[in-house]
Amino acid sequence: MLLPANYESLTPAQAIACHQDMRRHINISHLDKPISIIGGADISINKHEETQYAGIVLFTYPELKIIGQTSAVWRTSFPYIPGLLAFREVPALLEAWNKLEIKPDLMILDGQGIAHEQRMGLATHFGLLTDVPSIGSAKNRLNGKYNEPANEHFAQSYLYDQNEVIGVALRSKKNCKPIFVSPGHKVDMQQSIDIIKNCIRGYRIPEPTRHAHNFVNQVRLAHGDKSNAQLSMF
DNA sequence: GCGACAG
DNA sequence: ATCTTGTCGC
Repeated sequence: MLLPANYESLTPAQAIACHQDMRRHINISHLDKPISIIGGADISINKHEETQYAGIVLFTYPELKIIGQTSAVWRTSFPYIPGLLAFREVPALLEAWNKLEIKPDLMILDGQGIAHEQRMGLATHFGLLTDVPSIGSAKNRLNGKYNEPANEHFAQSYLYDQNEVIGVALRSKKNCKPIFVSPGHKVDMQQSIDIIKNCIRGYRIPEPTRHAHNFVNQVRLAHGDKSNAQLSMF
């Protein structure tokens, strides 16, 4: 596929054209290779700055013991645009990815996989660039229609775009809104659902992305983010 | 024109 | 995404 030298200067129209080219290489099929290491990734930012703190946490699977982590500080001016999140977050995530001594068998990203208008959500985009199996686990829906899953642990309801199943609304925890799971690359729908279920440990968010989120947040604060300082002088 | 809209 | 106090429900 033909990739832009840098994502910074892309116009939204060029980014969408890039997605159209990349989508031809998406491979949604069963992953036969056994999974022993899973990685979770996320980014933390200061609302009013362009600095991004990206991080990846590695876990043994299915035990989910943390065995490593890397982080990276990046800067981007590409804005958040629904549907084009990958162009804003992937560069920073790749920086953290390149620092990993050991690469995981599969990655879980905080966003959509193929549950995207061009089937090019963050997880799919990242999977294509790194050639690693990936799954998208989003806290909110971006594309597709679904019926509200029953209020029971692991109740689920498929996400449809026309007649195509592009993901699933999964009730990862009773009395909590569902999460939206979709395969990213080199893994199939059922496998994605099963893996995410195996990563739930009493919280709404699966452990890999939950820990990655906490990790990058700490990295940001430790790096000197003053935005959270309290005005307690008086 | 209006509503929807991952992080 | 980030910040934040109280509030509601299992």
